[in-house]
Amino acid sequence: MAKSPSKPITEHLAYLLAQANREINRQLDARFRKEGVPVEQWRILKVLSDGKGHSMGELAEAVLLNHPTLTKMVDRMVSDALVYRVQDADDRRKVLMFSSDRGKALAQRLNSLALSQEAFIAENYGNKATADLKRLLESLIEKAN
Amino acid sequence: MAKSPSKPITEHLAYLLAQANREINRQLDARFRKEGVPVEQWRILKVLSDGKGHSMGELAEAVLLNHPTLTKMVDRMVSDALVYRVQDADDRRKVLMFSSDRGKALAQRLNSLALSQEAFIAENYGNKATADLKRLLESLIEKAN
DNA sequence: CGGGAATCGTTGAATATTCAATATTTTCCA
DNA sequence: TGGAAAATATTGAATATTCAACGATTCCCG
Repeated sequence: MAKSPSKPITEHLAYLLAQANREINRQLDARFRKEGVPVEQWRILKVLSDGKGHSMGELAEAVLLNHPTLTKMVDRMVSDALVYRVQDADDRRKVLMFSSDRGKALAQRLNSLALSQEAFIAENYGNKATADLKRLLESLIEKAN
Repeated sequence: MAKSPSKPITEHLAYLLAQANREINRQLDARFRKEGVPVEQWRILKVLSDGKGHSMGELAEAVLLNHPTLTKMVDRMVSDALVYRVQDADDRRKVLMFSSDRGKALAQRLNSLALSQEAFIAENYGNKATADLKRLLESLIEKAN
């Protein structure tokens, strides 16, 4: 009796997610190339664009980075004068992050690029498919927590 | 006139994909913990489980890793006697990768863990939603190439 | 109140990934 | 055929990420 072939990797949800994520991220990175900014920094600037201070913990969660990774990325962004730290007066363990004017300006340029990517996807992939996919992903994320 | 708030990051497809991927990958990693093997090595072992030799190029594409990253991961796996290299006789620029018996045995254990994750997801998230999501991801990946 | 436990962020060392350059082999065409 | 160009994989240096440990602050409860 022949050995049963195992389910191909391309049928695993985990693999499909990784593949789709990699591809979309690459395309976004390509668009960001001219600004020389990695996708993670766009996320950070975007989250900070509400003008409110966000603690490192909040931010790490929101931008999908581990604490130490975020700390070091923020160090670089501080060097580039995109963001700055303020100690939280109410809880001095915390550090509140803010976006500088330079950071806000960059965020706007990156937002344009990201929106143009979204438009491109919606066009080539279809509005309905895009909306359905987003909805399913949101629901998966919610269930997975 | 108030500054128009930009579209929240949680509504970007790129972000939703990154978030879902991160979450699902974490859960899979947690299951693999007891074998002490990262998800990428599962992918490699799985692709090699057809018994045919796969070149590094093919493999890199299939397992979603850059060439140099794959080379170094394979180095580790060779040290662990999970895979081995054979120079391709037909094209001596190429290296063909094979899984060892040890690698095959590990692959089977990892497959079980991965399948059990799939089952868990299908159960909590719904069979239809899971199938729909996979279909949409496949189609996105296809379009994005 | 006092002090142990929990929370928050950072650091340094270990590990992993990436970029550019390289070596080898094959392909192609002048 | 000969030799330039392309394809394949690896290497080393630079960079980035992760893990475990730490320091500082706050919380909680006896």
